[in-house]
This record gives sequence, structure tokens and C-alpha cells, in this order.
Amino acid sequence: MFTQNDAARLAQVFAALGDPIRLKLFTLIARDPSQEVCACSFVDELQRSQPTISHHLKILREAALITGTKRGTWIWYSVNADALSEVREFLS
Amino acid sequence: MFTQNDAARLAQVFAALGDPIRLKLFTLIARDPSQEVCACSFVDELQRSQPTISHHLKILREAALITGTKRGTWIWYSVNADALSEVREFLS
DNA sequence: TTGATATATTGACAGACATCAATATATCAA
DNA sequence: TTGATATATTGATGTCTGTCAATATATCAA
Repeated sequence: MFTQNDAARLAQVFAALGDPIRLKLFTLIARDPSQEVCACSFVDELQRSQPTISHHLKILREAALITGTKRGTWIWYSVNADALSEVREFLS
Repeated sequence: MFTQNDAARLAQVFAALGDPIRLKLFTLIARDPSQEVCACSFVDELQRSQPTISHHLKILREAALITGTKRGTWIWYSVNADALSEVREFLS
């Protein structure tokens, strides 16, 4: 059995993926050929307001599932491979 | 990109694991040597009331992450391997 | 500097959720 | 049948969450 903190941390990651919009956000970021996606495209694609998308991206960031890099006006997102490994390890 | 239903279904699974108590419940069930655990032990172990444990087990069941088999008064739980595969596949 | 664009923050609100006490249901044993 | 035990359901309550409008911040281009 893992510790309280481990459980809380892992649960945070799962909870971050536990919303359809965030799951799609994560997938859009993960599956991009260049591995980097501009957040500006998500509003149209997911039919949610810009603040809502921003909110969900923050939750994915706080769960360390994605990382954002600012380039000029835009922020480019990519998946955090370490977080994914952590989750995969738990599930095996 | 998966469909609306796929996203909703996967998000349901992740959300089910997105709570510390449920994550521990799932782990307790998954890691038992015999692969089967009686729900009656969870109340003491997780420090939650019996209705709360029952509620969380229901959510894990509805997400198809676990299966319960009634034997007399007790219900024995085991993990659903298919659901786990589904999640692992998504993460790879 | 000014205007346009990308993103973040704040505030508000409705709906969802975790939790427990009380109660119900089901099964076994005496 | 009666009592004890395991689990489920109901009802109530406080908290969390997803959402958007309004606003703020930051950056680039003209």
C-alpha cells in the first residue's frame, strides 16, 4: 500500500483525466505530431469558453500531466512523459 | 480523436480512480494475493463509514473497474482486467 | 503608443460529490 | 423465528467543480 501522499498525488492525476474536456485536451496535446500544440486552437475544437479551457489546462498542469512553454504570445503544450510513466506503473 | 462516448466512458474510469479513498480501495482489491477481497475489511482499513465505503465501491463497479460476487452474506471483489487494459491502451 | 491577440484571474452560480446517521434488505446461525 | 452480521439505500449537509462573463495581463505589430 502506498502512503497518504502517494494516494493523494496519484488521485490528483486520475482526477485530472476524469473529465471529458480535459481528457480531450490531453489527447489533443499528446497526439499532435510535433508534440506541441497551441492552446489557442482548443476553444473552437472543444466548444468551451477561453476561461474554461484555461482553467482545465491549469488543472492538467498542476497534475504535471502537461507542460506549457511560452513563445511570444502563445503557449505551446506538450505531455509530461514522466507523469505518464508514473500512472502506467501504477496500473501494472 | 475518440468519440464523445469514448471520452465520457474513459473519463468515467479515470474519475473513479480520482479519489484517494477509491484509489486505495482499488489497490486493496487489486493487490490481494487471492485476487478477491471481502468488503467488510475496508471500513476499518480506510477509516470511513460503511455507507461511504459502499458508495465508493458502487462507483468503482459502475466504472467496471471491479466486480463483486456475492457468497452468502459477503461480497467478494476482484479487479476487472478488461477495464485495466482499456486504460493502459489509452495511455500508450 | 495604440490596437489586436493569447492567456490568466476573478466572481458568481448551478450542479455534482463525499460524507454520515438512520434505515432497509439479505443471509446465516442458533 | 429471532438475533447477528454484511451490504445497500435514503436523506441531509457542507464542500468541490465546471462553466461563463467581465476584467486583467502580456506580447506583438503597426
